[in-house]
Parts: sequence; C-alpha cells; structure tokens
Amino acid sequence: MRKSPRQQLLEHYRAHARDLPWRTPPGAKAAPDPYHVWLSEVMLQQTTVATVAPRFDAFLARWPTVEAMAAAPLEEVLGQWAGLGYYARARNLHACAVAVAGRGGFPDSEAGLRALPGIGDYTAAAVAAIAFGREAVVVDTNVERVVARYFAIRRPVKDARAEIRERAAFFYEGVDAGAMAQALMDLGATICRPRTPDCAACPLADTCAAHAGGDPASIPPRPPRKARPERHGTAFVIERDGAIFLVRRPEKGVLGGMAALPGSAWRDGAPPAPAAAAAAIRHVFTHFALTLAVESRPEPPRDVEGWWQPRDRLAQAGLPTLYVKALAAFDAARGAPSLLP
DNA sequence: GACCCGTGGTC
DNA sequence: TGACCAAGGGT
Repeated sequence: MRKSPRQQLLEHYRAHARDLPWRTPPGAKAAPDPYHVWLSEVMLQQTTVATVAPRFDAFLARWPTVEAMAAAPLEEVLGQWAGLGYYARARNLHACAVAVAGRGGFPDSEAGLRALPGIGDYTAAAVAAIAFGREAVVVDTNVERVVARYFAIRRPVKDARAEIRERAAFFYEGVDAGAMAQALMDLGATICRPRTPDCAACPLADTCAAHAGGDPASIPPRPPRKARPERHGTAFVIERDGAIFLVRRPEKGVLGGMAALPGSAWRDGAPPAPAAAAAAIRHVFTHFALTLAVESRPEPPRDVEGWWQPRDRLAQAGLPTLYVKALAAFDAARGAPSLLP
C-alpha cells in the first residue's frame, strides 16, 4: 500500500529538517513560544534563513519577551534591525509588540493575528499553525512553486494564485498544518528550488505532474523583469572630536526611520562625472541602483537636526548597509582603518 | 493590482 | 558579473 504524498512529505521533513534556533524538533511535545514564532516569521519575510539565524538570536538575547520589546524605544528596534533590510518590517514589528503587550498576549487565531501590524496572510497562517496548532493553509512563494509544479499549473503565479491556494489545501488536509507548512517550505528551499529542482531527491516526485512532464524548472513561468533605474547623490562625512554627525531619515520612503549620513537628495540618472569626491560607492536597492559620492564637510548643514556619534560606538548607531559601505569607502580612501565591522 | 521597500548569496 | 532569488506586507 502506497503512502499518501502528504505522509511521504512529512516523513521526509522529519528525517531532514534543518536545525533552526526557532524551530522545535519535529515531534516535540512542547508548543513553540508564539513570540519566537512571530519574530522569526517576520524576520524571514523575503530574507534567507542563513541571514536570519544569528540575528534572531541577538534579538531574543536583547528582548526575551514581547513585553520587553514593546517597552523599548522604536529607535532601538530599528538599530537592532540595521542591515536586515525592508525597514518597514522593524517599524511594524515594534508596533505589533506594543499591540500584543497591550492586549496581554498574542491572538491565537489566524484572523486575530492578521489584524496586527506587519502580519499579512502568510504570517498570520504560519503563526496560527506553528505556534497555536490551528488548521490553516500556509502559502508562501515556496509553497506556490511546489504546488504549481505538483499540479502542473503553468500560468503565471499572479494569474493562478486563487487556484494555487485551493490546490495547496490538498496538502494540509488532515495533518498538522504547522509541520506541513515547514515541510513544504523546506522542500521548496532545498529540493524544489526555483531554477534547479532536484527531483531525484524529492519525496513527491512519483506523483508530481511537472516531474512527469519533464521540465519542472519551467513552472511557474517567470514574469519579465523590469528595468532598474539609476540614481545618484552625495553623502557628507562630518567629523568633530572623534565623532561623526548622523541624522535620522524620514519615516516614509527608502531606509525610512533609519540612522544615516547627512547628504543631498538622490537625483534620477547616472552620476554626472566620476572623480571629484573622496570616495564613491554603488548600492543596488530593489527598484533602483544608487551611486553615492562620499565627501568630507567641515560643519553640519544649517537647520539639519542630528547627533554626534562617537566613532568607537558607530556600530551602536544602527546604520543601514548603504552607509556602512559609504563610511568604509571613505576611510579606505583616506587610508584610515575602519572602525566598522 | 501595481508599486514601493534591502540585502547577501549564488551561478 | 549582472541577474535572480529569498518563510511578504503596506499602500
């Protein structure tokens, strides 16, 4: 008698599950802490496991409970998040912690979780299933790809999302939704990969329509990519008594709310001419590429609010990667050792 | 629904 | 080496 695809997948997961700091071992009795599940799921949004793992530990060490995080100033949470990108997540993380602490704990239902800041369809379903053992259909991009291939749904994901979700429910029928979610996501990350699926290692290959069709990598079809425009600007390094003048970026927009070097607005187009500045870096964001000149200035611009950050405490300023790179390039051009990691 | 929003790894 | 990709959410 053949095992069901669901059981084959769950057995494969139990045998191959990666050891992640926020994951209770498959078959563990104790339910995971909802705070840990929520924090890891938000950190993992559009971010790889390898990047998140050490940063998750650091967050937990600094704020052991959701109440502790809620009691921290927003600026400290943003600083702890520095380098992880998509900084709206950090603002929403703090807002969510405040809401949860205020109501005395996490909601234990998908709908209750979905109403919190920074928790969308995916995260609500994942936390409800993994932390609270709720029935849920957890669908992320991994699950979309696995399901599209398993049922050979060849339309672009954005057109087939409703069908993919209906089909995904097949995998969640009658099983632990939290375990199935993690099993499907692990499968997508390690075997049913976007460009190079390893069907020889896949526990679902026997019954997978895309594998039978002979070209699983072509499912789902990839939408044409959009052009990435160029922008350019200048950042100022202003030093006084071993400290650097920093500012805080506006709440909305790129690097919203983060600590930053002061500088010019970023203009459209490639930089006019290389050279003048002491240093320059190139940084690629999601939807534009930036060439940033880095220049020394004697004084802060008038009417610009900011603070003097001692060089030996630069790491505590919580600078996003763009400005870490800018300062490193500036110091290198000057022949000085960098104090940044 | 289209667009905005980071960063590091991979090939 | 540039393009692709990642446990998405907000507007």
